[in-house]
Amino acid sequence: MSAETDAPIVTIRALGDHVGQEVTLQGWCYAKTGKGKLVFLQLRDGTGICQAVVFRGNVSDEDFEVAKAITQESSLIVRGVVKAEPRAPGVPGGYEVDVRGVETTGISDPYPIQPKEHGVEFLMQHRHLWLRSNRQWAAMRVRAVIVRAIRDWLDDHGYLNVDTPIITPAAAEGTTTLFEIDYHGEPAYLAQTGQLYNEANIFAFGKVYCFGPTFRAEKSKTRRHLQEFWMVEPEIAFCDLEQLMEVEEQFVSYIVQRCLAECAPELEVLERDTSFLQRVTPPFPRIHYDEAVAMINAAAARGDLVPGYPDPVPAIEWGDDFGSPHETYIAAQFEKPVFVHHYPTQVKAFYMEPEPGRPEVCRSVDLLAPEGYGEITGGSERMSDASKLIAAIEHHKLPMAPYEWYIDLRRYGSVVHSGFGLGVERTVAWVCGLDHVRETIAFPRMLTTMRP
RNA sequence: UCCUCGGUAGCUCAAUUGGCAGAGCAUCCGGCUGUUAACCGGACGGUUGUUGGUUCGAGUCCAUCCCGGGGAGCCA
Repeated sequence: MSAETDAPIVTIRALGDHVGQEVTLQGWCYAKTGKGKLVFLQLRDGTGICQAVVFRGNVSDEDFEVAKAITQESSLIVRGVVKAEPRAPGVPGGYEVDVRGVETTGISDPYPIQPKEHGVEFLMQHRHLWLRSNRQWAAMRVRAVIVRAIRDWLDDHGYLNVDTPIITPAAAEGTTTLFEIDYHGEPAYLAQTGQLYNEANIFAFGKVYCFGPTFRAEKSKTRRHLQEFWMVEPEIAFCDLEQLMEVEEQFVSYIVQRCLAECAPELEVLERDTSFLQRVTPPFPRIHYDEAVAMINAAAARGDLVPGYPDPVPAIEWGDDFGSPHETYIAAQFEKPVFVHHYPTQVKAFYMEPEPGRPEVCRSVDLLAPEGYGEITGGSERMSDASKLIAAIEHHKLPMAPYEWYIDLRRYGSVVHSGFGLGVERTVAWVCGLDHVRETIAFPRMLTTMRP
C-alpha cells in the first residue's frame, strides 16, 4: 500500500469510536461489488463487517488496481477515514470506511461458498470455511457469551469449578450407549456425565460445577443431538428439589439476559425475534408430571396437532416417559421455559430421591425451552440415604462394587443435595433461534459426520 | 435400528409420456462513479451417486449398494 502512515489499527466492532479519523483495518473480503471507478468491499475482521469504499480519485492508480483484483475471502489491510453513514450495511453497521490505501496479503482462490443458498451437506463438508459466514460467526459469538455467562454466574454465586474425569470405568447411569476406549488393556468409556463425581465434590466444597465435553454413542440423528456436546453440571449440598428449581431459573435467566445485553448485533444477524428471550425472567412455570400427562391426554382427545408438525399429539399412559412430541406440546403451552417435575421413578435414573409418601414418582425436574427447543436441563434431588440407595442399585440390577465409593458419600455425613445438567448446544440453538444444534459448535460430531 | 424424502456443471436448480442434458450464480475477458446476492456483453464448465437390468433408445422405469436431509426411539 502506498504512503504508509501511523493510522492506528482498530476493530470493526469499535469503528464508532473513530469517526473522522484515519484508521487501519485488517481482515478479509466478505463480498465485493463495483461500478467503474468505484469498488465496494465488505470487509470482515472477526469482530464485525463494514463496507470499505474505494474511489479511484482517493487512492493511487496502483492501489485501485489492487482493489479491483481482490477476490472473495482475500486477506487485506485497508487504510481509510471512518464515516458515519446510517445506511451503510455491516455488523454492527452505521459506519463505512473511505479508503485511502489498500494492500492484499493473500489473494484467495475462487471461494466455494457464495453469498446465496447452499445445501447442508455442502456446507458441512466446508465447515472450516462456513464458519466465516455471518450467521455462523454470530452463533459462535453467542455461544462464547453463553459459556462466559455460565461461568460468571456460578463463580459469582459460590460454586467452585471442579472438573470431573472424561475417562470413566463404567456407565454412570447404565442407560445410554457409550464410546468405548482401550485403557491400557482395560475397557473404559468416555463420560456421559460428571454427576457422580460432582456428588463427591460437594462434600468437600459445598457447591461445585463441572463443565466439559460429554459423549453419547447413541444412533441419534435429529436436530437436537450430537455425539459430542458440552454440558455444565452444578451440584449443591443442602439443596432440595424446590430450591434447585429456584437456582435453575435464576441461572438460565441470567444467561439469556447476558446474551440480550451483549449480543444485539449477533442476534440481529441471526434475525432472532428477541421478544421471546426478553420474557425469560424468574419465576418459570412449574407443572407436576401428573398435570403434564393430563394436558397431553386432553390435547390428544381433542386431536390437537404437535406445534410445528402435521401429526396429532399422541396420548400417553401414566408412567411412561415423554416422547419428543409430548415435550414439544407441553413447552408450546408456555411463553417461558417450563419445569416439569416429579417424573415416574421407573423411567428415571436410580439415584433420584423418591417423593416421600409417593415413591412411584421421584424428585426430578426437566426444564423445557419454548419454541420447540426441547429439554435444556435435567436434574433432581439425589437419594441421600445409604440403605435406600443400595436398594435402588439392587432394583436396577447394577453391580454393587463400582458404586461402593458412591454409597460411602451417604455413610459419612450425608445431606440433602441436588444438581442438574445444562446442555450448551441446545441452549445456544434456543437463544440464537437456530433449527439445528450442528450450527452451535464449530466442528460438530454427528452420527455420520466427523470431518472436518 | 426403523419410517420418509432426496442425489443432474464448482454451487442452487430445471429437463413434458422413456426421445438432442439446460439455466442462474461462481470463475475468466470487456464495459459502467453509490453498490447492497449490482447490471450489460462474451467465454469456460457434464462418467446425471454406484453396479447391474428392461428397452431401438434411460437423468427418467426396475433391482442393489453408497451418501445426504427430515422424523422416531434414546437423551442434554
